[in-house]
Amino acid sequence: MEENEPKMLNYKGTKYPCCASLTMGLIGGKWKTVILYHLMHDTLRYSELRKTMPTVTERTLSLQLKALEEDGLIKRKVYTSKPPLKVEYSLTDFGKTLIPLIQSIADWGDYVVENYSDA
Amino acid sequence: MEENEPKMLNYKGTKYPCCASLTMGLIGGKWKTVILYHLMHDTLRYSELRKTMPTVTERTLSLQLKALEEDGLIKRKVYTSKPPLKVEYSLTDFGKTLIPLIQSIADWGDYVVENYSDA
DNA sequence: CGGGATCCCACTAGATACTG
DNA sequence: CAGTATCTAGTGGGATCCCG
Repeated sequence: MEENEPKMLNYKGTKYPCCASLTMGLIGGKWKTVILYHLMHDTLRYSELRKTMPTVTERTLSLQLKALEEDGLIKRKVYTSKPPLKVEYSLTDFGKTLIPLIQSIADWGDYVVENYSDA
Repeated sequence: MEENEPKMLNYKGTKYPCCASLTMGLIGGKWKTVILYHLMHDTLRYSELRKTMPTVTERTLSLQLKALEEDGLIKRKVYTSKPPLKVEYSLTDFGKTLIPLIQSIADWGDYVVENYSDA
């Protein structure tokens, strides 16, 4: 039998050409890792997340949170039904499997800053 | 004293709000990690890289290779000056510091495929 | 307070054709 | 062989306004 197809990987309906790109598909983008990085330490409210990421816009934060939720990495808990809403975000069990990776990503970033930064 | 500025990190003239995003700025995007993943095992020629990534276009591969080179992660060696060109890409010493991270990214992707894939 | 709706721009990446 | 040129589509992300 022949296999010309590059045998794509599949997750949540999206196909990836290799295991590395699957990971990047889930945590890639400008903000997802930053969100995960902060949620890795604590459960946080929307407004708390915003404070840790002062340069993100509300819309973008919402979209990224939604994407992470759809990929099953974080969960969203609503505590009130009346206008002073309280929503908390935290990692799911699946999301927690990412912790060592996120930590490595952060560590390498630190390493670069210490050793190669042109700041 | 007060420190209102979110104290940005700096690398190669680009600023990042946190160490995790710095890393993602260097290895993020749809193809960079895939390239690094393949170069982590071997030095490869342009055409060999293409074979390992059948779905990327030539233009995109060129751009990503150039970006990785500019960030100092890979190096480009030209072996001929006449038309049958031979160019090899490999990791720099700096790029090699990423190997454990790339491996972790690939490993997590594999883990997801094995345990959560809907393929 | 926690977003959703809308509009817009810049950048990423694809398709195809061509060149040193 | 290893790219570049051009043209285009898709998407990430910003700004602003609005709503429960």
